[in-house]
Amino acid sequence: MGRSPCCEKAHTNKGAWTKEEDDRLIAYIRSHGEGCWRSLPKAAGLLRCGKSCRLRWINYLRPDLKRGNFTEEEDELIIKLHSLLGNKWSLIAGRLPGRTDNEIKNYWNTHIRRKLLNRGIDPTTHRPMNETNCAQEITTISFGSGAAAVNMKEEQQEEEDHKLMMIKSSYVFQENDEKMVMERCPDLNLDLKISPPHPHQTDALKTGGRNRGLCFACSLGLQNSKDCSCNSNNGTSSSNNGTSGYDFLGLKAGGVLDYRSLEMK
DNA sequence: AAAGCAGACAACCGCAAACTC
DNA sequence: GGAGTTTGCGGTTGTCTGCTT
Repeated sequence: MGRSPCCEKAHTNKGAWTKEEDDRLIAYIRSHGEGCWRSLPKAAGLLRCGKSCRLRWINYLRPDLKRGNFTEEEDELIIKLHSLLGNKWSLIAGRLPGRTDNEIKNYWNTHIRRKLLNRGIDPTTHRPMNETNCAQEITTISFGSGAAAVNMKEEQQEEEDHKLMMIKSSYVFQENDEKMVMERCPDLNLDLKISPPHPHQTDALKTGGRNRGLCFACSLGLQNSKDCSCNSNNGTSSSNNGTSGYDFLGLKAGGVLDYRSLEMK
């Protein structure tokens, strides 16, 4: 059985939002709060699908949004966070109060990409363009013909280990690795501190959303990793009392890792 | 003045995670 | 445990605006 459509497409508006639609959405959320996007359009008298309402609210109507141009500091922070997190726009947005993932994604594609290219830096790898080319050549050469003979299980294990190794080398939790990343991002403070769940986590808990106080490994897509200590109850318990522990890449701590604790020095 | 083009950004779409029953 | 539902994310597209020719 296929997935049910998110909305009744025949009876929904598409395209740009009108002032009246905006007003209706704002008024509804002011009196009822966020949540249950599926039923919101009908309840608010909007001919839009829930997804569209959510996007409009999050990206444009939310009162805490910071409109206007990005500052030079924000530019540099986005570049640094992108070099660490890749295209995890929602995580990057979480570090820039008042900015949305969509806004940052657009800004990246229209401004920062070009800026990095002008500097001779590959916006994907954050390495000098010529260095990137070398790396690609090496990669091409390194795959030999003997791979077929390798046991599949070993291959999978190696792949997992390699993935983990790459994450470790990028995300800095051991002394040597830290030195390396600090060379890449000298003014980014990667000290991890424990703090109560940030508003996104709290909202997610209320609405049963995806980002329940996950450990860092889970947020990086390593749910099956042996370094992941996050289980289905973790988010709930940690958000309720802030005392559950996590253990990622040798770093043990109580509470939930808060991406907002990555701060500029 | 108008056509063509490029940049900027709002909005849409498909997918997958997380949840409910 | 599995099917169906809801929500959020990231990639992509559509449209508006300003500039150039």
